[in-house]
This record gives sequence, structure tokens and C-alpha cells, in this order.
Amino acid sequence: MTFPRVVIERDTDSEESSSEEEEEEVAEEVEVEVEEITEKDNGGEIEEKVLDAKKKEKAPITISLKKVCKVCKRSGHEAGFKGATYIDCPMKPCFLCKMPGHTTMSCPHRVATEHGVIPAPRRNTLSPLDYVFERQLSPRIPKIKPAFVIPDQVDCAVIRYHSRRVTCLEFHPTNNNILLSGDKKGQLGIWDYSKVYEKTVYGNIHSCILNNMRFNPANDGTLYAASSDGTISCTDLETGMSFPLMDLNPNGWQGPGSWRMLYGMDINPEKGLVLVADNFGYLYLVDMRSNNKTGEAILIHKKGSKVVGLHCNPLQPELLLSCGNDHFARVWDVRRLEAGSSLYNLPHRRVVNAAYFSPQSGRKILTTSQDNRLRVWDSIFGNLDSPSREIVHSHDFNRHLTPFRAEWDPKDPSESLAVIGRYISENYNGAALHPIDFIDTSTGHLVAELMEPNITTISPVNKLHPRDDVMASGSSRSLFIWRPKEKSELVQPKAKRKIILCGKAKKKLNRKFVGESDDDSGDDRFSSKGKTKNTKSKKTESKSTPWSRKVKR
DNA sequence: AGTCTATGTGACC
DNA sequence: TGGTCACCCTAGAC
Repeated sequence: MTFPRVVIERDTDSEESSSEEEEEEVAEEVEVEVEEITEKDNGGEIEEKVLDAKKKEKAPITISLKKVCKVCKRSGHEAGFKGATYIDCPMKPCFLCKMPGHTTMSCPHRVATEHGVIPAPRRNTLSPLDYVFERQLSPRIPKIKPAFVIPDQVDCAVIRYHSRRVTCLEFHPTNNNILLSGDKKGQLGIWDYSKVYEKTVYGNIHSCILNNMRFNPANDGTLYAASSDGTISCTDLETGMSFPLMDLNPNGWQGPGSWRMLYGMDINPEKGLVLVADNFGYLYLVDMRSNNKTGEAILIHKKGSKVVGLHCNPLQPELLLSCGNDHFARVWDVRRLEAGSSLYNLPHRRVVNAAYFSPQSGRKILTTSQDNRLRVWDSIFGNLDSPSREIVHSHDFNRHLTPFRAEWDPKDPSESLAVIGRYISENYNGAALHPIDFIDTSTGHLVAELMEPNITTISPVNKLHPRDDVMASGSSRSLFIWRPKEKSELVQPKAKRKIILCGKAKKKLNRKFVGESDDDSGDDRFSSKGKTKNTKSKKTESKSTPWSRKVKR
């Protein structure tokens, strides 16, 4: 017989036991030949595993009944939640800053209000432009916006709005109360959060992940969206009618090697161009008026690598910022685009999830990388060899979650405030919650961390309103609207704050979200008032569609 | 309460 | 360069 050998390790500790003495006891090891197990017919599960192993022709398996760390498989410690606090495996580098020798608990970057900034090597020379800037413009730059206008309290929400996790959010450019949301299934949501129940979902525009969307700058009833199905859609928001602006997979599925997916997208309003990039490193330009691709695709990142982000400079739209899986963010001049013609290449240690010019002057660059660092370059006119600052922040989870993207606060006059969801949880009154962080990127200080006891899921997608003190969050399949505490009270008295439960959430989450709660915080903002009515009318179609008003050219 | 899984990236050979 | 495999705090369905 060629059965593999099975080692059974037995744990002598009882379930409840946690004394160190007992933990250090040597576990009893019993070695059993497979034939013995099968002959005795008492192997049960073990027998099955062995047969499985035989099929896969794998050699000795160890089945351990001893308590070991699930991360490093060694005994003596265990990684995992102790209550609402996660204990790291001490054998691994710090989960937060990735440096060996300590765990997240003792990481010097953990208290972000005090630490978190790694100063970049100080530059000794300033370019003439830097000098002019420092002397003439710097003094006029206003202070960071005050913390009290940060939207820090959930005002209303739709639980399980989408049927898959939310991937992107966008506020309507002119109608203040309309939020657009995309999901992993390719569905497009339109939600009027001033009326809360008025939501529309278009499910037939894309067949998989809706990665990015932008409004047509000349007509805010029209939305462009880039999807992993390889198309850019152009959708009339009023009717839901959509046509593909571009289709990179006209012949359908020919295998994973040829299926093209679209990720990064932005619009150059001056040239009337939609810029979009795929998972093979290529950039495409589409003319919005003729709906035709202009020119050939241009390789802007490593061949075969995903380009996840594109951003046109707000003041000089011909300046393009791209980022992707080749660990680079790159700056381009759209007027002189060809492979390898980038003006600057900004290296990172891991995948770059997002890269944005600052929203007003377009002078700064903010990137989010999977190495758990935000990077800031203070001036694109200066030396871009190294970032001005690196800010350690937990956002490195890449699978099963929408990638985290730090975004500038468009209303912060100092262009230093940024928002990003946090991956690692915080013990908040006994619950493990994942905050949404507001970070002053000029200092690395944590300005605010938003938590809501009823949001237990991670919130990787966060969008600040371009005009109002409002933030939208996408957390798993749900959407949330945040407002500053004081304003929130004015707009929506605490008792009236609304939450809608969709689909199965109605049954499953009723208790959790609408009273009968064991939550002792006394927080009743997810009150059940109007609940029945709300859920019943959740599919209300708006007769007048406020998001479809057109802008005159 | 336990199990399963969709799924992306990077290390390693 | 391409295939294979492992993976540290998921979320939700069954």
C-alpha cells in the first residue's frame, strides 16, 4: 500500500483552559498507519482525508488536534480575535507597517494622531518654481478645514442596496442629493438620499465589475462607466438606456488570456475625451462627440499589468496621472503620448490602488499603495524623485474587498485633508469596527476616525460631496450617508433618521438595525419609525427624475 | 455554529 | 516567463 502516513497530534488542553503551564505541556503524539485506521473503521473524517490525499498523490499529512496558531501553525500562541481585539501572530511582521520585530498592538504607527509619518529625505535644493511658490503662493494657502464640518455621523442608509459589494460611488455634479453607485455585478444604482426610499438600480448595463464612472461634463444626464466586461457604457440616467462606447471583447469569451477588462477611467473635458485603461497595461482614448476611439491603444504601464487608476489634472487636463499593478504611478502629457514617454514615474513597493492630483490646484499628488502607505508629493513642479511624506495606514487587503482609495477632500481649501477606509478593526465598546479615517496629509495626523456601531463591515469606498458637508460610504453591499453631527440634527432629527433594509436584510437584520438591540450605547439613530412603509416603498420609481436635468452648453 | 467560496497578488520554482 | 500555490482581521449563503 502506498497510503501516506498520518500523524495525529492530540491536544491535552481543555477548551477553556488557558493557563500557561498547560499550554506548554508537550502534546501527545500518536502515529497511525493508514491501514490501521481503515481496518478499525473508526477513522471517519480522517479516513476521508487520507483518501483525498491519495487521489491527489500527496505525501504525509499531519492532522493536528493540538491548539496552534492559525497563521504560523506553531503552538504557544494563537492569532485571532480575543473579544473585539485582534491579536497578531508574533512570528509575522507587523500587520500594519510590515516591519518585523513587533505586532500591530505595539506598532509605533498604531496611534496615528501622534505618529504615522515617515519624513522623506530632506531635499537641499529647491527648483526656481518651488522658490516662487514658497514665497508668493504659500502664505495665501488657507488652513485645513475645521474638524466640525467633517461628516461624522450616519444620517441615512440603505442596507444591502446592491446584490454584490459596492465598487465605486459618485455624486451627481449638479443635483445635490443624488448618489450613483456601482457594484461588482456591474449594476448601477441611483439613489436620492433626500427622499431615502427613492432608489433605482439598472442591472443590464454591465455584466461584471463596474470599476469607475464619470459624468459627461457637458450633459449631467449622461454617465460613462468602465467595467471588467471590457466596455465603456454611456447611460442616459433618466431612461436607463445605455450603449457601449467601446467594447474590447467584441468576440466574446475566448479565454482568460485575451479577455480585456477596463479599470481606470477619467474625462478630459477640454478635448472631449474619455480616457480608459485596461488590465494589460494599455490606455485608450475615446472621443465623446463621435463616440469613436481615437488612435491606437498606448502601453502606459508594464505589459500585462492592470492600470487601475487614471486622473486628469483639474487645471491642466492634458496632464494625466495613472497608476497600477506594476507598482508605479506615472505622470503623462496627453499631447505626447507613446509607450515610455511618461514625464515622471513614481515608484511604490506594492500595487498602487489610486493616484490623484489635488482637487483645486492640481499641484499635489496622493497615492494609496498596498504596502500600507499613503504617499504625498507636495508639488508636481518640484522634484518628484521621492514623496514628500509617507503615511502608514492600514488598507492593504486586496482580495474579497474593493481596493481602498484615499481621496482628497474637494472642499478643503488647504488641499491636505484626505479620506480613506481602514482595514484593521478597532475595539469600540466591545465591538470590532473598521473606522473611516480623515487624515491631514500635510502632517500625517489622524483628524477624525468615523465609526458607527451598526456598521460592522469594512468601508473601502468613500466619496466626499463636491459641495455639501456630506460623505457617502459603500460598505459591502450597503450605502451610507454621513453628515456632521450638528448639521445632521438640523436636517434630520435623531428620531427620524432613516435606514432602509432591502431584500433578505429585511428579515435578517431587522433586529440588529431597528431596535430590540442589545447595543447599550443608547443610539437610536437607526430607529424603526416608518420602517414598514419604507421597505414597502423601496422600489418606488421617481416620476420626476431630478438627476436627469441637462446642462445647457 | 460551522463550512464553503468568490477571488487578487506575490513568491517561488 | 509562466505555472502553481499560499494567503493575517471578508461577507454572506447555506
